[in-house]
Formats: sequence, structure tokens, C-alpha cells
Amino acid sequence: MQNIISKIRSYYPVSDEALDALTCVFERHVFPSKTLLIRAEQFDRQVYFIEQGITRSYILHEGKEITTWFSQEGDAACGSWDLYRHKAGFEYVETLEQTIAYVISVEQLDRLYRSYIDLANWMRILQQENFLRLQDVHICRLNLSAKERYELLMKEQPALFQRVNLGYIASFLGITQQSLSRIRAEERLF
Amino acid sequence: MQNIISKIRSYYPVSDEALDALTCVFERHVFPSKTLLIRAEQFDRQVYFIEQGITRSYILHEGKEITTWFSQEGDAACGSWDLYRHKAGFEYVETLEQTIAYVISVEQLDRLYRSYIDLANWMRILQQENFLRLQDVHICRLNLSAKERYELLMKEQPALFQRVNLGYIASFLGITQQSLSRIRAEERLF
DNA sequence: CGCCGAGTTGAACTGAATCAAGAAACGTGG
DNA sequence: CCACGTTTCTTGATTCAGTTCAACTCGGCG
Repeated sequence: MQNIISKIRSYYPVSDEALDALTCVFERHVFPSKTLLIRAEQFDRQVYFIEQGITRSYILHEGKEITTWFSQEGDAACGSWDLYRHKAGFEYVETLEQTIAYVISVEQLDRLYRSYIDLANWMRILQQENFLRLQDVHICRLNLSAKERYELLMKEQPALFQRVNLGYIASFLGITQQSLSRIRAEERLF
Repeated sequence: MQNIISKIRSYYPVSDEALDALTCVFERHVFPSKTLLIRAEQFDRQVYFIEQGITRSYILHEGKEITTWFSQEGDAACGSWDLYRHKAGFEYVETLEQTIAYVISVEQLDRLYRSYIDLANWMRILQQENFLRLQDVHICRLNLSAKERYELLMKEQPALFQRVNLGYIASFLGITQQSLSRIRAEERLF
């Protein structure tokens, strides 16, 4: 469980006691590649902490899949509406590789937040980080052209291009696969 | 302080004791319209809880202001990078009307989170809400055309159009003022 | 071998931006 | 209370980044 634990502690110095309380309710699962963890319209109040593997979150709009996020080792994947708005969401999450995840229900998490101030604070910071990451993506969308967004992702997450289909990456960048292909072709001239 | 307190309690049932600990470190300020509360590149580790009034957050990109958020009664305004990434951010926040705000430093907030589990949980939920609101805006950008975005905002926040210049709203919707004007003209035909 | 998914390339199209004027509303001082 | 400048909003003509539709290439694999 090393990837998850070190990620937790990188956010907040959770005490051993609180960490034990958390990890002992984790359920370990191994999901094959291409498993749908979360479906829109299907209420799933669980959080998947990824120990090994990668998932993508996407939404469907007019028949097309729009990739909104990739979650990798140490990250948590969930349907945010399911958890927080108490109704079924619009997101899908699927594994892109075989994925080992530790699963916990929101009810259990909520119980832990009420008892362990360290866990409440850890999740407070995790939420902050999620907000900031989303804000980065959002502002990048507002300010940068398709090409600039591609180059930024290439610089910051080069490993992603090894793990994930270009089609998904194009969608995550908010461009069509064709446009991404053209951008890459142009770049290859140098 | 009614607007702020009821908003806090709408997120989490904070005990009277914890709420008192929070509110007694608030400092009340009245800012005239058009006051810059937060400047990019200028480290400001304070949170402004808005009791009365409205602010807009914006970023500068290639000489242009891009409005990213409006904060109204009960909301909190801050420079998110200042607070959480411990370096000066890129956001500006200015009042659009005379604004009464209760101000608190992040250091004091952090101290409170460590002592009062209710406050840690309240802020955990507040961060969740911020994330969800940003996610809504972000996904709306991905899925909807300029016109659809306008109509959605018109439906969900009609009051905003009374309080705020169309130019700022256009920018918040991610379109130019000219395009927004055209959309509204077209709509007026019915 | 032939099929299938992933990626590339070409041509035509389009939503929204940009550039450039005007018109209306707003506020401030004489 | 009106004249004047300033800001806000509208309208028109043109341009462009990125989409769409469609065909084609390539590598893997039953």
C-alpha cells in the first residue's frame, strides 16, 4: 500500500493511529484493464485509491466520450457527484491498465472524518489539491491554444503519452484526434 | 454576520464553540466599490468572507482580463495559490460594489483546523463545493456552445445580470463582449 | 491472409474572434 | 439641468483556429 500511504502523508502528517483506522477499512481489489469502475446514472458511493495502474474519467455528450481526467498511482478516483451531491453523476471511470485499488465507502470515510481530526484535515487538503489541479486545467483551457496545451502536457506529463491512447489525450486536451495528429505532425518537422 | 454564519452551517453543523472560535478572529472590513482586494504577484494569505456585496476574480492574459469567478454573499474570496501553494498567485480579486467582508489569515485558519474538528470538516466540505462548482463551469465549457452557456447562466443566476457588467459576464462565459451582444440581440427577436 | 483499432492526412466548413465603427447610458462638474 | 467625456453596449465585415467528414496507412493478431 506504499504508493497510497506516501501520497496521503505528502498532503498531511496523519498520525499512525488515524492512518491505521483508515487503512484497515480499505478493501483491496484488482481490476483488469478496460473495467468500468463507475457508470453515470449508477449511484456508487465509493472511493478508489489507486495503488498501481491508471484510470480515465469521461463524460458522454451527444454520443461522444469526453475525457476529463486521468488518475494514476496515489490518486483517488470517484464519481464526484455520487459522493458529494448525493445523487447519481454523469461521469464514467474506466481502467486503462490492470489496476490495483483500495476501495472504501463514503459512509465509512464520513465516520472517520468525525472521529479523526487528522483524516478530516488530510481530506481537506486533498480537496484543495483537486481544486487547484482542476483550476490549472481550466485556466489552461481559457488561455492557451490547442498547440500550447499539447506542448504543456507533453512537458509536464510526458509519461502519460506512453500509457494512454492519443485519442484519449486529444479529448482531455479538448481537441479532436485529427487536430492533435496535425499538431504532432507539424512538430515532427524539426 | 448572518449571511456568513448561515452559509457555514449550511455546509456542516459546526458547534457553537467552534463557530465562536472562528468568528472572534474575524476582522470586519468595508471596501468601496472597485477596490482591488488581491493582486497577482502580491502574496496575500487572507480569506475574505463576504457578508454583503460582490467581487470578481480575474486573471490577466496577454493584456486582457479574463473573469474567472464571482463571489457573492456568504462566499469566500481568496487567491487560491497564495493560500495553498505558498507562493504568489496569478489572480486578481476586485469588489464590484461596496462590500462588507470578514477577513481572516490562513495562519489563523490553520490553527483552528488543528484544534476544532468541526472547522476542519466544514472547510473540507467547502473545498468539495468549490471543486464541484468549478467542475460544473469546466464541463459546461467543454460541452456547450457560447449560446447554450449564456442561456444556462441566465437561467441559473439571473440576478447576476443585474449586478454585473455584460463585459465581465461575457468574459466569465468565455466569449467576447461582441459575441454575447449578438447572442442577446438574436434572443430579443422572440 | 484479412480484419480491426489506432493514427494520419486532405478538403470543405463553421462558430466565434478580431478589427472597426457607432449608439446609448452614465456620471461629473460647470 | 445640461454639456461633455467616458464607459458600456451594439452592429457590420472579415478572418481564422479548429471541426467535420471522408479516405487512407500501418501494425498487430486471430
